[in-house]
Amino acid sequence: MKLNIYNTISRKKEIFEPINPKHVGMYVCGPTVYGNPHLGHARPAITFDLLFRYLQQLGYKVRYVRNITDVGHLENDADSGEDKIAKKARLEELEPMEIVQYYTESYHNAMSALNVKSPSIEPRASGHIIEQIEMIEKIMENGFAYEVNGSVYFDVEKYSKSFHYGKLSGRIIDDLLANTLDLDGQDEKKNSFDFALWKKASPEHIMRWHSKWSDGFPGWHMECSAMSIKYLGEKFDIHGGGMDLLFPHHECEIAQSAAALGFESVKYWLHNNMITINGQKMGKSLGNFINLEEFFTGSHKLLTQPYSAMTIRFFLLQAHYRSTLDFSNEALQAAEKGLARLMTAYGSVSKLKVSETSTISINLDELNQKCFDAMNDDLNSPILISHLFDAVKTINLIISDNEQINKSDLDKLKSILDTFILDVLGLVPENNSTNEAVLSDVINLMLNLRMEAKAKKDFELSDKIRNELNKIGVEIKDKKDGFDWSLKS
RNA sequence: GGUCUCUUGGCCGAGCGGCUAGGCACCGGUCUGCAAAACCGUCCACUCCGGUUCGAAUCCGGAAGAGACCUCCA
Repeated sequence: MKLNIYNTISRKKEIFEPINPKHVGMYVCGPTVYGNPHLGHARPAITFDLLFRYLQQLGYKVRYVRNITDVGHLENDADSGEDKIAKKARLEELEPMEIVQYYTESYHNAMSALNVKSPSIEPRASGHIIEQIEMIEKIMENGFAYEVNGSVYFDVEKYSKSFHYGKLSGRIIDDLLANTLDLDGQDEKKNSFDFALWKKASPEHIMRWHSKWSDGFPGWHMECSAMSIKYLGEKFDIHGGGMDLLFPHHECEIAQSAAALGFESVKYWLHNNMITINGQKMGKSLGNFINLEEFFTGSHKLLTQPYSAMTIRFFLLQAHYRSTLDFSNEALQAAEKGLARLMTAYGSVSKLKVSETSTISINLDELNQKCFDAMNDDLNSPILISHLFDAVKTINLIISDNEQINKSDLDKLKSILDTFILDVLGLVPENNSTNEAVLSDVINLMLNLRMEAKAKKDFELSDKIRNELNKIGVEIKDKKDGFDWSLKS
């Protein structure tokens, strides 16, 4: 079975065949860096991290481009629209680039905690203004854009005479016309569904660049078109992002690229579904999002406890990327326990007793194949995980002497788990602050027992505790009213 | 209003016409000085109403409920 992925544009699973054998180009819409990364950001990051890892596992050389949006993204499409980042800057009286720097770092930190691999290239919109302007010029030359008062708009009606506008999202132009009546501030545009390619900046607008039309900034969809083409070529394999970007963002990207190049750039469109909270989308605008940092520390009021980054990752991977996933403490706790069982078993593989013969009831070649089949079926990570739990069962049976395994099977087993748990799912054994806290508690417990022994004048026991701890590497300092300790370095 | 999607057991979540998904929780058992872990086993499903079929959670039609997009959002 070959890799099949669900292509949003055809609305069905298709066999994945890269344009250039062995090489894959993949572009994913990254964050707009004007706020702390939340659980919603983790979903596409982990979904496409999974795809990135799996493509590499299959032997492809992948160039993965994920942008940082640090300009554009108007508050609305009207003249009063202002740059989202500029707005936040004014509120906090910071330079826009200060905001960008801060939240980019915050995003990177969260991603690295989640063990999301860095993309091959992480271009910024602000660093590609020239490319965007050039592309707008091309679109104008081809007659699919018009200028009004220093702003440039995409002419959707004209475009739709030569191309199919709405093919990705299933939207029909006439319907759009009928349903965008109540938006105001559309006076510059020929049609309400036209969208900005270049926007003239108002005098107070901080982020602005020169162009032949005006001092202004690029429209919100331009960056992805310009940067994907720059780094992946005019035709590339995969474009991903959240489902909420399907319209208008991705639809407009298709139109821009086709208007500039004469053909479409993207072969496979992939979209991850949303995370819901009490059945509703978790989103910035709804104010019901939980920051990743809040998950790690448990500081949000909806959280009954902290959840580690790996728990979050596992939680997301236990659901298929195209399904909505509902957040709840119960579900997170279940994920935490399940992950612990998986990783405990994985950690004990290297300590398994090797026997002459294998009596294991599981067929390892079959298991390996099933794991690949699961991933090949549109990245079905929940199924993959269910197969890995079959391996967990086998490991535990060997530990409890109910089954035996020989050297070659053990190697096979280990290799399967390394491949799928570490490389593909990207789960890493956690040895974090929790462990340190436990260690500290354990040592204090030992020393308190020693205090009790001393009080009972059981010096034999108290000395034994001290000497043994010493041997392990714990230095003990007795004090008048208790004790102190440190780890020998 | 338009376009689209979803509705599975106590909870999460697979499933794409016939075969135990899986995880978590619960209950019973084995093991254990006790407990935990582990293992074995039990229980609990497919929103409703029609239809197609030898056979439907799975296909078709209808109803109800929920959600997404149509405006910045992953």
